[in-house]
Amino acid sequence: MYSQTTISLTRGAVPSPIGRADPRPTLKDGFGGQPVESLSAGEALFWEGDEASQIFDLLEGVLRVYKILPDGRRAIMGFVYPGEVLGVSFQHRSLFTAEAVTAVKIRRVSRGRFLSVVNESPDLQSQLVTLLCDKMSAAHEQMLLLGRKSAEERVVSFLIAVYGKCGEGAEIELPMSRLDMADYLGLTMETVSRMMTSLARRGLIHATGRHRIALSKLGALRDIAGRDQGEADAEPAPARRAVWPN
Amino acid sequence: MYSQTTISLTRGAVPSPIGRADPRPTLKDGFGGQPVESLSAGEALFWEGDEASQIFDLLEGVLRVYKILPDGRRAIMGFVYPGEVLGVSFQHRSLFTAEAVTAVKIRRVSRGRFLSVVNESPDLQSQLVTLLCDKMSAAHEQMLLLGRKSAEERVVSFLIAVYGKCGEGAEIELPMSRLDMADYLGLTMETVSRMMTSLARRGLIHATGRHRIALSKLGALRDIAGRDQGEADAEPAPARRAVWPN
DNA sequence: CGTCACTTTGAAAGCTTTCAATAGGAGTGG
DNA sequence: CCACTCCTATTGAAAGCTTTCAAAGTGACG
Repeated sequence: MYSQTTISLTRGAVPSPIGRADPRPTLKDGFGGQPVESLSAGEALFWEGDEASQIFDLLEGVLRVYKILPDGRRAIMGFVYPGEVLGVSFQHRSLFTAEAVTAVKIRRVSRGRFLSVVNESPDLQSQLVTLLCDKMSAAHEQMLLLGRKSAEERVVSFLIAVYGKCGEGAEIELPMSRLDMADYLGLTMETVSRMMTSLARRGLIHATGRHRIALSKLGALRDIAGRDQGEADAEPAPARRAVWPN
Repeated sequence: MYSQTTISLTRGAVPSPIGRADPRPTLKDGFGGQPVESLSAGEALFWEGDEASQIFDLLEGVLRVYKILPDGRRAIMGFVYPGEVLGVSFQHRSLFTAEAVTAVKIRRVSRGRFLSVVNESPDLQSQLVTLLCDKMSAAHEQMLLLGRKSAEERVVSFLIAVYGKCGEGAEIELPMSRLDMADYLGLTMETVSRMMTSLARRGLIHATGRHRIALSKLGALRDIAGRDQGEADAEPAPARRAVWPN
């Protein structure tokens, strides 16, 4: 069962014990022994509306998950990076389509097996809740971006978010196309391109490859993004009076 | 512990047994005996970044939950209606501010107590996961709306969503202001107003009060909204060819 | 019945999109 | 190894939808 104390103890990535082989169970344990499958760029892993009977562990590559409107407009809900688990938040139908952006390696297990493994350990149950909460937080952050940020702010926010996920030095890799970025940010690919050009012209970023850019002025970029951006929560929340109304 | 079979068994609202007093536990059980508190319109229940140590049960009224950018732009993440539970998806900090749109009555319990009650029953654990998944689904739907729908589509989608939650006959109540709607839909209050006027002029809706409107032509409205809109999933997912690109 | 806040309406401005053309890279084949 | 082709990205110009700024209208409340 849940340990009622664990919920608030962990946040974000699972902290790893120091120094030796990790004795702590992780959500990946359920995938042990499952065969590794490969998808090449563009292939779909599952479609929106499919019966959601499986859960996936992404080992390599990047996935995009999206929804489509009847007339073809596409909204990418997110990109999935190695180490992430996909499909946990489905009930019985997939909420979106998942497609390989790059060549991808995955493992899959049935929902039943995954959950039975999770049930073995209060620690894993807590991690599962943490995972769901983190995804919820990311979704809310994206709603803020889509609802209230300008094109430039959206692009910069995206760059910084990618940097937070897998930045190396000051550089990030953007394996997805401009169209993918656009569909994720609620823009057109032309607008994304223009914003990137503009940022480069101002020296805030610098293209070091077609899909590789350096964030030359991280501070300025963070200012533009205008918000936490999934990075370490710098300062503790400002003190606020507890005004219990009424 | 989790029952590995329950996850996929329930979806959406908890189905109630027929005919007699409900013997099935619900997530509200944890609130039993807690005093009812009142907030008047405009008062805040908690702020973004507050320590998230409590969970709330909304008995009456409507809440808005929102985030604010440093320069004051506001994005409403959602409205909370009676019967809903708030705060479940927080880890240790609140992800948003919650404020009363109307006069509101709530009960609160500590996260610890809530979780210990949930832990008593596999059924409740399953309901908790269901709750989180449903919220995730709603968040994704909103991301689609914000990223890819036009102003008119957004407004109509909202009206239909409200209708789905608490429509009576063909009428719905919109207790929130136009500005609230705008901040929820990623628009300005003027645009929301214009869209409502336009819909009324075309006979699709009809104002029966300042904050009460009738959806005169639901079918046409659904067409405009262009998507499921949280209502009953009409048809099963369409068959899809597996076209492997590349 | 007056005041205040919210809503509606109008007109102009602005940001993003649309449409179109050019440029750039990657992969292929000679 | 270079030429060719195709696809993606960039750039330009005009159009469009939504926003902004402003003013008038409407309803709630004291």
